Amino acid sequence: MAETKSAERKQAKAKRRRDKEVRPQEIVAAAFEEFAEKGFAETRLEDVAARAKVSKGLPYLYFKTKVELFKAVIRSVITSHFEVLRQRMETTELSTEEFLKGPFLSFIQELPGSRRAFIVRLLISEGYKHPELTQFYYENVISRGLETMRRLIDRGIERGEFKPTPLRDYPQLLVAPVLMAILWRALFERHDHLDTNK
Amino acid sequence: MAETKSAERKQAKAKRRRDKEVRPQEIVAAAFEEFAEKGFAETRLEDVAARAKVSKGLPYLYFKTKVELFKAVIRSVITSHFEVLRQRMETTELSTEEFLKGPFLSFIQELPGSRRAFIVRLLISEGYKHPELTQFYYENVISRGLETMRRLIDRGIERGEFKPTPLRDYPQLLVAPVLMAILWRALFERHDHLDTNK
DNA sequence: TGCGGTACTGACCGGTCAGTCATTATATTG
DNA sequence: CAATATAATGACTGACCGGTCAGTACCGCA
Repeated sequence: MAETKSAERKQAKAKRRRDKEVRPQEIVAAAFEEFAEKGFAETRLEDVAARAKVSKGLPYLYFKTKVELFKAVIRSVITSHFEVLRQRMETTELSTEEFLKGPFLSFIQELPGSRRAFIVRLLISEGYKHPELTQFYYENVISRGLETMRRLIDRGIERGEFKPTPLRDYPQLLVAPVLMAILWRALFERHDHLDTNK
Repeated sequence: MAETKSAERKQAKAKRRRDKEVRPQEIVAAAFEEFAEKGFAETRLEDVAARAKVSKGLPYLYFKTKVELFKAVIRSVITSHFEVLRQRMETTELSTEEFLKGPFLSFIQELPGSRRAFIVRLLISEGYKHPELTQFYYENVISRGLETMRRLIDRGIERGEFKPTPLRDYPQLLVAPVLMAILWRALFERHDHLDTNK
């Protein structure tokens, strides 16, 4: 990758109508909105382009196909956010229980209402058609997340905070109700409502 | 609906190339396979027809649109099965705990592996596009199921089998891990595996 | 044996949309 | 201010598929 050495010489934040570094991000952002709103099949690339204030053809300059763009969206939105929580889990000074009832819980409670919840739904609906995508997701989010939770719980046990629990082997259980809440909301919002408390 | 009075006079099970009562079911069955395999958008009615050994136009004789067919599939597959469990829940002689650990658990354990699991996934991916569908599902399966579970738990409490529990108000929690397992399987089957034990 | 009815066929139509590409607009360089 | 490069445009194409409908095959019945 050749670095653009002279680009910085321009005055710092001029409007710049062409900007090869930001365009992809803009497009990904627009695509996220569209996908979240309508799902994969129902999203027309033309709309994505329009939302990004760009011509229909441009996305194809940066992403070979619609699917490729879709993957980019998932990657960009998901990983970054989970990574934050994971970092905090690794480095926290709190006791395990405090952490679970504090940062973890609030992270988890805010999820079902956030726009990231859409991504979960998208992953469920489209995932099985794109194995590399679920694999990527699995490796980068799920398995690392589980591993971290396991460590957190182990630490709690070691310190005698609580006794061994099946949770250690199935940290998924901690997340299951949240997933439930996300889907519940997505499906039945109009009919009923569901809390995420412990 | 005029009954075919003379049709039965034919020898009992001749091959019958025309059969107005069974066709719809055959089509729904074929559609179920296709939808389960490829999802809603990716399923072509032509393939459904082919699978049902029928011409492309016929499904439209019985179902006005693709969506209508889709709904018929969901309805036919889901309700019947859940109804069985519900009945048993209502009439069982077992103690609440026995019931939960017995029939309930085995029903639940067999779900993620069965083909009905696909329907759950389908409902999640397509549901938000068809509100009447989720409403139907909600009224016929979810809310009745919850109600029944609540009664089962209440009965257990009354009989002093166990003390009041948050489960009474959120029976969803009992189902959450199962849902988790279903999705887990659907998404990550290739990478990992997950149990449904308690 | 022919008549009317209806379950069924499959060629076809019209609309949609992913993806292409010839062309234009802008930036960069010398 | 050319000359070159490349970001960006948007009209266009080709495939695909939901839905239609004029016609056919087979039925029971007189």
